[in-house]
Amino acid sequence: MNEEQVIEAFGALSNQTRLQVLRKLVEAGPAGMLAGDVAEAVGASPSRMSFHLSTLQAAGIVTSERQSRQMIYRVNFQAIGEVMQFLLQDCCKGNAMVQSCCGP
Amino acid sequence: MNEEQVIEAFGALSNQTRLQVLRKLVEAGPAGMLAGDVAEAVGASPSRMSFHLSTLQAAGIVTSERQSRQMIYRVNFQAIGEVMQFLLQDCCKGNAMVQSCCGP
DNA sequence: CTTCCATTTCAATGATTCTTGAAATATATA
DNA sequence: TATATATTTCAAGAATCATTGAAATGGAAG
Repeated sequence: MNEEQVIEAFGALSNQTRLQVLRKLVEAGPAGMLAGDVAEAVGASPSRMSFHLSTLQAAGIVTSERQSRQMIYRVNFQAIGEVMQFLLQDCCKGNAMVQSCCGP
Repeated sequence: MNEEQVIEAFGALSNQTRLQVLRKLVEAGPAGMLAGDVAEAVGASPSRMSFHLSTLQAAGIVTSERQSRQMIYRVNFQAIGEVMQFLLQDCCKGNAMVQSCCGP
């Protein structure tokens, strides 16, 4: 993951609606969620949800798969891990205070 | 650290100039850097640098201290750790794939 | 007290992002 | 083929963010 991708990911994460979406998809687990269900869960219109899901997908934070006429969205935990790794290692040079976010 | 603060922090991190600044301040360590030196190191005008440093400071990612007529800026590693912790724990429910960013 | 230096603030402008609702697309079913 | 459903795309407008250069501020030194 390069700087440009990480910047896009941070941009994707810096929005309340998209953070809500992320949490819903994390709850949903590997099964993922239909776009319409995410929209309903978050209280957003279809087109607004499509916009935010596209933003998350462009940033690599979620993936999508068509299932007949609906779309399944899933979290991409690996991408999120890579963003965190970039911030910790590349930006912060492995700083211990930052690293302590992952444990005691 | 609450969601609003985390969103502001992600917004602050989603910019190339500010990521460059962050890296310079990480290199500088606890001594920090003068605003003018950061500006020169990154190739930005004083007012542009002031804008970006203010953005980083508002997000808690850096701190500032006046030293006579100059300003010293320093990274706030703790805040960065807290942002990562929020993403890992609150958003991703401690997912192992995400957590693996911090180690093998 | 005046001048200089470092930084911030301000106003104007351009660029990007977000929201909204209508139209288009893709797929399923009658 | 016609119709219904789920989602995306599009265009317009509002809101936010970034850049620029000029002016203002805070502090040091002559």
